Amino acid sequence: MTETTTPIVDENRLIAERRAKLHELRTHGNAYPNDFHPDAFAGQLQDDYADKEQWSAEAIDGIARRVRVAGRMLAKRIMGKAAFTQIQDQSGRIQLFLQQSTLGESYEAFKGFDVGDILGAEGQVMRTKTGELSIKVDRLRLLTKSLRPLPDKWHGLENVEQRYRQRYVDLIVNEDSRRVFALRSRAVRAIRDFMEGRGFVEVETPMMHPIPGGATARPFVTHHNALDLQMYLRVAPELYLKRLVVGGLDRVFEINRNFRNEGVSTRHNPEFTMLESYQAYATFNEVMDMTEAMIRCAAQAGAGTTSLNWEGRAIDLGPAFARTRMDDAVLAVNPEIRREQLRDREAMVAHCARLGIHVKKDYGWGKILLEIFEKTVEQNLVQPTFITAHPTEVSPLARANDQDPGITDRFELFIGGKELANGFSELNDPEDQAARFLAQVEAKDSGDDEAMHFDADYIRALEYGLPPTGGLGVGIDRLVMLIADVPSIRDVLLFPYMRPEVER
RNA sequence: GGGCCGUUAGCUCAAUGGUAGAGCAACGGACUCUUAAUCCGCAGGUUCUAGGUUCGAGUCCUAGACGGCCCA
Repeated sequence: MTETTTPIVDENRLIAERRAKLHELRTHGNAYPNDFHPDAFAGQLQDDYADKEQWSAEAIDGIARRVRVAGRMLAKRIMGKAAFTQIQDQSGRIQLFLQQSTLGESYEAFKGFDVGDILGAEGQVMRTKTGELSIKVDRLRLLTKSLRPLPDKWHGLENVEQRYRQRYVDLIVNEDSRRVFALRSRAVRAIRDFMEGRGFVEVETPMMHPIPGGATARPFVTHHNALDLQMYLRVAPELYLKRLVVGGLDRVFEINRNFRNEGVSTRHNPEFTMLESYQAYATFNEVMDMTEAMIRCAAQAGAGTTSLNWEGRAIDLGPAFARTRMDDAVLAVNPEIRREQLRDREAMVAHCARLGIHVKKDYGWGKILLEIFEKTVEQNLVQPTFITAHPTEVSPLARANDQDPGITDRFELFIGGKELANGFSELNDPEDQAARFLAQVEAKDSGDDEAMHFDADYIRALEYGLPPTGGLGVGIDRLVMLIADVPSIRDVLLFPYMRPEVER
């Protein structure tokens, strides 16, 4: 299959001028050299000489340190026979001081460089009269010509559509965007270290599933040509990870993408990143303890603190997280509902009518309780709160509570009104699991396209024996949103889903 | 899927239905310690698209595209 894409034809005068310079460069040898090798980074240099007392201009001159740096030119200030420019590499920015007297021909060439060009410079570290750390350059080269002008140096790129579509431009000019993705990287790294420190092994399980499972969600459908097979992008890795626990990987985790064929919003992207972990011989209570510690650890690594500010509200991850049963949480904010009505479907349907909740005829009391919870409680859970004791009806993979089989040994963690994590004591009774799969298949047959399929191999695995296991899922994107204090999931995804760009 | 809002120069934004402008960037010039450099000069437009109303539309109407926010 051949796919042709046409170049984006918005050639304007600014681009034409730069293209002409490129063509001129081509006449003087290779316009795209790759033989310049920097030996220093801007951020490291700034750190090395951050102490202005110790590293006065004279002190820096005294050590006569020579460096080679490379980066994108972001500012250009020419004052006749001398000039300042600022370059940015991955670590930060540093100013270059250029003089015609030392650079000669290269200085004339520099006058033709454009903001956005990528330069390589060699020279001696210095401090200017105004105290700015700089490099007094004696060799300067253009490494890559930039044909397209960068956005306004002061306002940057504010057009959100362009920031998401052209993340490369966003990253060049918007400091805050770089901050968020650096924070994300640190937080994810910390979670990996946290898990490995507790004896968990990281694995990668299939992204393409012959039978979608592990969550109630609509899958994306794809097709394997050679095998002529319908396949599904995974909605969750859960069933594969539990097969691994059957196989003896007692502590296992995966951080990877899931795909759900649902709407797009500030909280939902069709593909998103989940951490899932499974720990044999643990119950949901121990998993809750671990989750709490992990969230703190990620915040500390990402934001440097567990006292967060989100959407203007203070959120403190320091104190022990609240733990509340779902029924208690619902009763607390719905005084009209009496405790003895909670499992009385007829009474609860009446409450739903008052609350404006549409009840479908196959909803049992459990599903109705969940609906009321989502409508009346969820958005109020700003401080970290574990909600426990979810009805069995809405928890097809969780172990039923020993004393009360109507509910499960399960929890969900809410912070800032959003669900961040979900965990439970896993259902490891193969006969119970088979029965629940059958119930899901019935729901699917009666039109619920989020319901699960029957996964016979998974049942077979359980028949070999899944040890009692505690499982966990954490929405990494939402966690990063919280830690980075950004309002939209698109701000924590390098390339969020966007409709195809239209040609004009 | 529904509601509201937005789309104007490379970027950030103006413009009672009556000649589409500014700042930055660019271009030409001056300037050897600037840092949103400064000063002088000059240029830059499919006003998202397609229709419609009007003597006249960036502006009003209809449909559509893309985006944002809220809701489902």
